[in-house]
Amino acid sequence: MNPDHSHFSIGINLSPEDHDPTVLFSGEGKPIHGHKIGPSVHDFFLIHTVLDGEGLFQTGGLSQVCRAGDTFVIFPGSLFSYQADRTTPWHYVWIGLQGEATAKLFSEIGITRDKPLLHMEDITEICAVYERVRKSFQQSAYPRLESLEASGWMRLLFHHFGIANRSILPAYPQQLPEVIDRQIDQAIRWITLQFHQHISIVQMASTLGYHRAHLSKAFKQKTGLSPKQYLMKVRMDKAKELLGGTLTIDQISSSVGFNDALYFSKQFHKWSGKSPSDYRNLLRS
DNA sequence: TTCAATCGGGGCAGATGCCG
DNA sequence: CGGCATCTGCCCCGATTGAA
Repeated sequence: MNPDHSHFSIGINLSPEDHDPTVLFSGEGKPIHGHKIGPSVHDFFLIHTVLDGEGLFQTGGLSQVCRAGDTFVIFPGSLFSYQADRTTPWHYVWIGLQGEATAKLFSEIGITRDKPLLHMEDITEICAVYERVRKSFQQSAYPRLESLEASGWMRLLFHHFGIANRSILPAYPQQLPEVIDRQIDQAIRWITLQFHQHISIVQMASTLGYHRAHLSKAFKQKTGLSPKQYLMKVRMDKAKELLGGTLTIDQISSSVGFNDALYFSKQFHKWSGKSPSDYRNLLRS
């Protein structure tokens, strides 16, 4: 129990990440009348969402009374203070975050150092999410799993913030990509991920709902290469990478989708002007 | 000398690219 | 979209090289 609060509950992450946005801790509390924190500075991100009552949040040149539905964010290194109202002190939930990528996550939902506030009318759902984050740290015997669970709920929280802020988020591009463009992107992605397996252009075209000739033409327009050439390029690039390691030519051939090491060798020679073993020797010399 | 790894040539069936 | 020319992928067989 925290003596400054009439109600207080917290969960703490024992296994935080350095880069990915990670929940450090999460809590819920109702401070006593006039309770004040700051002016001070944190080295992590801290989000508060007010459930009821009111209080004053100050950072930089900003001074804002926050009530139910308001969320304010404290950025690392920013001087801040916040104080519960003397007659109707706020009841709030909070989450501390760290990770190099966290600022980007905030900017994606329209929250920046200059604009660290947002408001949502209905906080029922978000309260439940806050609670799930908190409980993530109170159930498991495995700190890493707790952290993963909390991260998942934290991202859902950001989704809710983004929805609340959608009126100020950048609009979608005026011109949405043509359906075929998106299908080609999917095909490229598919090839990039599945290059080590047998990929049939007919099957891929059929899956995407196009005639193979149509897909090939569109593919070439977008990439400058036919699907088969593109697949070969991906395979050869990967093979070059693997030749820097210790796998045999046969193993590399199989790893990049060739059942026949000889055929792989022929293709590699065609693409690079060298046999796989010559290329490997060159890498090692 | 043996054996494994790699490479080269040739042939064939099926897949692919291109054009009308 | 269909047809045809070309290419790909795979299978032979045999040669070369280097390590054990």
